Amino acid sequence: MANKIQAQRAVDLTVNHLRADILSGKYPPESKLPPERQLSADLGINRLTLRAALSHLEAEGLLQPKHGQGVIVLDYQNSGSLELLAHIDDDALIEELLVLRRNFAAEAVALACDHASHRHINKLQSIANRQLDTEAGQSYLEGDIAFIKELVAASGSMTLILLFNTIERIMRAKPQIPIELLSDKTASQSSYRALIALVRYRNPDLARKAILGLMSPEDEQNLQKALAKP
Amino acid sequence: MANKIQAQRAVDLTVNHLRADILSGKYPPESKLPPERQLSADLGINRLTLRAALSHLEAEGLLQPKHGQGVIVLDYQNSGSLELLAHIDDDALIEELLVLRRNFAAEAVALACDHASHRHINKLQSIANRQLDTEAGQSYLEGDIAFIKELVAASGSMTLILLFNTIERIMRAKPQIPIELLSDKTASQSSYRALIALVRYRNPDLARKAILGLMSPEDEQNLQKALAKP
DNA sequence: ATTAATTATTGGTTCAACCAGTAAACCACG
DNA sequence: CGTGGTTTACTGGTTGAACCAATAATTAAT
Repeated sequence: MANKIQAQRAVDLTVNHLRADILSGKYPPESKLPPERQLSADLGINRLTLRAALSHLEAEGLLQPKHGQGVIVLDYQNSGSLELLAHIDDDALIEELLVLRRNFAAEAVALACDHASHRHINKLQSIANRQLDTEAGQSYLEGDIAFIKELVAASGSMTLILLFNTIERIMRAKPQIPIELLSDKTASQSSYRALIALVRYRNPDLARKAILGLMSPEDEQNLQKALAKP
Repeated sequence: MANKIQAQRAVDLTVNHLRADILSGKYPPESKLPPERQLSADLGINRLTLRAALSHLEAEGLLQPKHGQGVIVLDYQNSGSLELLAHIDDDALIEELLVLRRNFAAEAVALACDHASHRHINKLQSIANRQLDTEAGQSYLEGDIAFIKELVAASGSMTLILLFNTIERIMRAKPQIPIELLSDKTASQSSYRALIALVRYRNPDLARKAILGLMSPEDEQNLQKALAKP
């Protein structure tokens, strides 16, 4: 699964360079980038290579070229996409991401309660079992991701599928997070069991509350009942 | 606010053309795009223009060029970003989007309970009041968006800020949705009041449950208390 | 049969030139 | 003097041909 590290293209280097400059405020919102001819000269690349990079950053919602006027720098807080988080370094983001991930899981499980087939559930069980024999480390992390991907597939929601793709990329871009998750293998194991049990119990609202920590005492009892089942 | 409709560039036309072909399955996952030289000839554009479009689609997570081999078409269900929803036409998506929006709002309000300043709350109130005097239509929709943006700002979460940018773009790409939301101005007005009251009450869990519809009878009582306040 | 060199094909980059909008500078006219 | 149209000098958008670089299939040598 480990991809060969391919030497970065000039385009990629340029994209990262310009994105960093924009996020750092070197090119503030509403301002214009230097003209393409000058900027490409400054960066020591060809204008066409620069333009490929600009096209990439435009897709990220950071730039808006205007024919005849210049390339306008957009305010990423107004138009940046969620994918941008992969390139923003801020320790506060880590907790936010874990919250997002939890909300995401709650909705995925709730939908899976209504939509998951037996085949989906068996697949989830199979992945969880395989994880039992996998040592903590990179391959365990990959298994963890596979589990969530299967859970999302069981939800049948294209929205959640794509949202998790984005979350996955952000997580992979932040090495700190996976390590934390890996550190407690027994916790994730019991989490697998709980998630599968909640899907089997097929009670969406209970599942949501369980994951979001919004359960009342009576909810707790119901959950225990659900977990007791084989 | 209405932007002048600028004639689409060849790059944009190419991006939309290729994206549609990929999503329709004309270029299935794991397959390769035709060589750039051939594809650009087929599309009647220059190879460099095609490459700018490929750079854009690469940023969307749809393509992965491999030097010396070709441009591989990725499975958008495995690597497409949430932004892709703006380009997928499926009626089932509309309900999914509204669910995502609701979950999103729940988390935003919960965080705002802890983080919103009086200035934030006043701004929310001001926008809601202004909406009272605005007729249903495009400008009312813009006000609605402004309200949510302010709510997100009050949450203080960069993650939610960027996520809403993406949601906003998807919503704007689907004309069906805004019309539905517009159709009931009185409903959105009471929604504004409720959201502001929940933030003022500063009880994150209650706010979450209220918006997600997970309230118990006693929660209902608490909510009534919150709404009763001026 | 195996291995090393060759070749064809692919994406990556560069150069130079021109097209096409935009806005400011300019100038002619009233 | 001021008004309005024209020119001019920018800006991004597109093109063609050429070459570099990585890959995989082919071929030749052992």
